[in-house]
Amino acid sequence: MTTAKSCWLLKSEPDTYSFDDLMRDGETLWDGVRNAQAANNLRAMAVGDPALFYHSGAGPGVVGLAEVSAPACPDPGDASGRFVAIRIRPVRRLARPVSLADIKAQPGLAGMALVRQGRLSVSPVSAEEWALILQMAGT
DNA sequence: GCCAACGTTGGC
DNA sequence: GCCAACGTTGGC
Repeated sequence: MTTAKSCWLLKSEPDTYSFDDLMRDGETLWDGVRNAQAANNLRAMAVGDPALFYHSGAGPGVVGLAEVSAPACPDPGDASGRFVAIRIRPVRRLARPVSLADIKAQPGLAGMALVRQGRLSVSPVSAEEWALILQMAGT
C-alpha cells in the first residue's frame, strides 16, 4: 500500500534565508523554529515530502518548491529540548511567484493554514491547495 | 511605522 | 489556574 505524501509550507524572511540561498546551498538545516505547533508539523514531515517555500516580509508569497531530505532531529540551537529541525533541499523555482494577495483572492485557498493562522511558520498544505497553487504559478 | 494576532511570562 | 503585560511575527 502506498501512502500519499503530505505537503507543507515553510516560511522564511528572505533577508534571513531566501530560496536563492537554498538553491546555492543545495541543502540546509531548517532550524530555529520556536513554536510548538510549527514544531509538531516539523515532526510530522517525512523524507520526500514536498514543501512550498514562502517568503514573508515585503511582497510575501510562494517562490519555490523544496523537499524534505532528512526527518526531524533535535534543534542544535535549542537547549530546552522542545524544538526540532529538519533538512530540506531545493526542487525548483516557480515559473511565477504566487503572492499572498493571489492566495487570499482565490476562494479555493481560503481554508489554508497560511491564511487562517498568519503567524504559523510551518504549516500543512492539502493536495487540493497544492495543486491550485502550482496551477497559479503557471507551472 | 502601525497594528492585529497570538504565544509566553509572571504575579496572584 | 487565571489573566494582564509584554514580546514577536508578519501583513499592510
